[in-house]
Amino acid sequence: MPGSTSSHELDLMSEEIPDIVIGRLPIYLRALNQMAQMGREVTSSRELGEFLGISSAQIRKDLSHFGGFGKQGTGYHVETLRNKLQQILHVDREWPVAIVGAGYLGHALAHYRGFTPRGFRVVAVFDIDPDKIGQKIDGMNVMAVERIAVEIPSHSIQIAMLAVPVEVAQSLANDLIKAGIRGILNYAPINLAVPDGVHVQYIDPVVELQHMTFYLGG
Amino acid sequence: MPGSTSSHELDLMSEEIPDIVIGRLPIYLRALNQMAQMGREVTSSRELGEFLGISSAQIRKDLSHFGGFGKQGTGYHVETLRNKLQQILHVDREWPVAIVGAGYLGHALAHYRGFTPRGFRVVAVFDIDPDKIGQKIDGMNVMAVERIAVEIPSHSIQIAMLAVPVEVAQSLANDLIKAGIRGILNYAPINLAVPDGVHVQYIDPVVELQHMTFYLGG
DNA sequence: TAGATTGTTAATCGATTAACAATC
DNA sequence: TAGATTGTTAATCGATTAACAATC
Repeated sequence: MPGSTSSHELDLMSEEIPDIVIGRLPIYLRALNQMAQMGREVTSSRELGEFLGISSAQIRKDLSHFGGFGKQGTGYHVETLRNKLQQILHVDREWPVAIVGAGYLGHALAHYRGFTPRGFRVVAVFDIDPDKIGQKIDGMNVMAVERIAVEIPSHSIQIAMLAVPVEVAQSLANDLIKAGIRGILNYAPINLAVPDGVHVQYIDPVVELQHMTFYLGG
Repeated sequence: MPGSTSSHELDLMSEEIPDIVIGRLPIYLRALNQMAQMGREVTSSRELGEFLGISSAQIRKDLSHFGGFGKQGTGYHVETLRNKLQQILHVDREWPVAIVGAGYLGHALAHYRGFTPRGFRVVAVFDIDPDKIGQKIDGMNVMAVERIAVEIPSHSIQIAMLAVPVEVAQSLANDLIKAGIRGILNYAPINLAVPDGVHVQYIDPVVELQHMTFYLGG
């Protein structure tokens, strides 16, 4: 069918990059942050690989999806590669994020100083508990979850961290999505059902612990 | 070389199971917990797969590494499979764990009610700050990190959660390992160097957020 | 019985690694 | 220049999927 090739050409253009590669980029970026911290100006795929326990070939291959950032014989300029990765991951800016749940975990997230240096800023905290609403956390007022619908769009928040009991997680995720949230970092030990176009990442310490106990064994 | 086959036979016996498979088992277990909660008595690889966004073939293949737990035409008995997975992951018991770092995150972990139902119990909390030592968190006394060397072995603790600033993470990891810790759940945004036989899992919310922002885009 | 679903084998797909020409 | 390291291609390895006989 002549003419139908255009969509194929488009496919070639937009070069599907494997999600597993994307998942490693923040790890590379974190390692480069460490190296910059340590005062290293230049590194190589070999050095980075030893540092992370990854093969140097894999690092070069991963980066090659986005262009050539190194120099033969020398390696990579730490600061340059760091900037490139920040651009690729879209953290060359500051993303406003919301926290839902003002329990111990919500407090920990609200006070965490590690977000701003890496592209994120907590700008809103919501809770369901009337006793908590109006409380101040790290300078922010805890708001009622009913205000999600108005606050999320008005602050152009696209990302939320969900730190609530498992029983209410799905329902609040629904509210967030309705309000325009496109990315959810879910701390509740439950699989969320979300529509296409909404990205969910899961953090469940017990999953990680159980992964380890398999090897720690009997 | 006759006689050297025995080691090969041993290889066949101990059937190396891919780590990526092990990593999915806790997810299956979590889903089964949900189903049990919902009162479902029986499920199938198809149902479980739709629930998790995984192919049914993959679930059957993963489980087949450990035996046959289902029944043709019927599927899996939720409670039976749940028990089997708990045995495989060695969470058919309660693992004592230590928390290092009594900041906001340490507090959140100490108060988290999700550990005990899934195989873990926090039994010790350590901190470096003299002001925090002696404080009570969820009924436990915060101890000085100097006591790691004596408390870890005396309570037979094999797993620690590291919730300290990035600057001291490696040094405290070393102390933990010296004291006998074999598994570390590291919340500091740094790659830990550890000897063979010590298992590390990483939780870094920023890594997950940056994974999402790649797709949320420009 | 007819329908459903397992456990497993073989086919496919994709990711990792090895190797090396290019070149700093 | 000699040595080192990139970016990329081809080879290898491993993981996922498709398919189906067995059987509940």
